[in-house]
Amino acid sequence: MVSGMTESTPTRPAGDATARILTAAEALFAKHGFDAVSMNTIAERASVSKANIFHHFSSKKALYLAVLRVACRDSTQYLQELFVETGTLPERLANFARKQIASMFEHGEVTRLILRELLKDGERQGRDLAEKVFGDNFAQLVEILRTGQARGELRADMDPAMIATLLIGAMVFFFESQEVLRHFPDVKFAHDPKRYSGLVVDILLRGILSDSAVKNLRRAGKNGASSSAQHKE
Amino acid sequence: MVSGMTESTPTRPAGDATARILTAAEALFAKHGFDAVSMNTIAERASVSKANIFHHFSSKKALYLAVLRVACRDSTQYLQELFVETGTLPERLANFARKQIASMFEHGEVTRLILRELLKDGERQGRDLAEKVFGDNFAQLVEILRTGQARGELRADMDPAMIATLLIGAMVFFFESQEVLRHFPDVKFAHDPKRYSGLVVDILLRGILSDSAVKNLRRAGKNGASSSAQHKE
DNA sequence: GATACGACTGACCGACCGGTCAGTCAGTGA
DNA sequence: TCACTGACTGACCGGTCGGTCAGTCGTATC
Repeated sequence: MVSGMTESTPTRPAGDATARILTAAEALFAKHGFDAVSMNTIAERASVSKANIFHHFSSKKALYLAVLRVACRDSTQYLQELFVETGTLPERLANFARKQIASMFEHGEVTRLILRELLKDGERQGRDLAEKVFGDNFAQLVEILRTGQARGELRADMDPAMIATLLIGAMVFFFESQEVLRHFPDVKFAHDPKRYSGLVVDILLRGILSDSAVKNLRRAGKNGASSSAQHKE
Repeated sequence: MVSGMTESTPTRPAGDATARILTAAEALFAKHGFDAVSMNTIAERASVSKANIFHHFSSKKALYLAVLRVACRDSTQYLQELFVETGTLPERLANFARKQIASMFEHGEVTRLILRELLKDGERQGRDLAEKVFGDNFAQLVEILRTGQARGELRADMDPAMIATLLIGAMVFFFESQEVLRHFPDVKFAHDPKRYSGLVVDILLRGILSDSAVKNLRRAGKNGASSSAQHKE
């Protein structure tokens, strides 16, 4: 069966069975997770016999790792595409956030796959791959913030890694829980990732307090460090 | 099935088999997910025959739902415990964040179980339970913010739901990715949820920009609305 | 003592799991 | 022409899955 025969290659289907297997497996693993997907299901979706999968991949886990490796490679590429920016810190942050969240949604399956791997315990090999991608992303954002700090745009007492965590976390959380947020009547931005990313950056930049409240806050905590959290344990 | 009778039963180990099953299942489901846990494993861990589990719960899915129901009940209770607060908006936010993240780590299994259910697609019944808990939490925080806004502490143009999403997202993300963050050399707060929550609230309140950068920002975007994201697409 | 009942178990079921294997078949090079 | 190769398949493997069932045991009721 198969014999897709797209073009150019004479007799061999060229529509590489391996590629079809990887595509099918990526979609299924991303949606349901490793354990909930059977080799039979993958074979069916890829229009390939189950035995053929084992001809190309030595085991189910090996297939999963291959899928993950492709996803991480793609993801790294997307990441590189969204860099090369200049401008003020606010501009760069807004750009980063907007492009980042757009990329996450655009490549939803890849994102879900990597996040799934990142946020579970155990399994050295897979975690390391996902961690690499995530780490690159994180480092890029930290670099933007460090530059802004050197230029005096970012408050000197701010930890760039802290802000990066907050910003990336806000976007990852939005991606993960968009469906849930949609059900909350108070939430009006659930359908619009771009608007969400803009609002997040806006809050980060300006803070949420009114001018008068800021004055009170400064009067209360004269020491320049953290102003919150001075409560008895 | 399931006789209530938690105590006073004389000879029967009182250590209710049902309770043991639920405890074992909760731990396993939280750690590995529904599909990766077999009834045999649960039975072994609970020191009970597999058939006995089916005597108390009609199916694996029913057991899972029961576990989830208990987790949600507990979680709602924890939530109630951490309310009853007065004070300024900064104080209330810092308190909420600190207690919330502490509660998440303290009841890690329950948290993981609910998040796992919340962030996956499909499965009406389970999602609804988790969504209820999450929604209550969300609503509580929105209420705090609304009160602050009415008092003039919170900037008038800020959307409380937006801030609530950002704050809860920051905490959920930290909980989920603590292990990963620990591996990043730039991150110094990964081991200290309390400090992290304090820093997050601090950023929310004050913003991240230096005073001079704030002035530039205000000059650039005279309209009171969002100051970021005015770039060509 | 007879009876009834709920908690509990070991043996068992069909279905399906990941994985193997012998063999088919088209293309290739000598 | 023919040996060889690699992609590919259907049939099959042992094992585990969720789930069932006949039956044992301890206790409560009459």
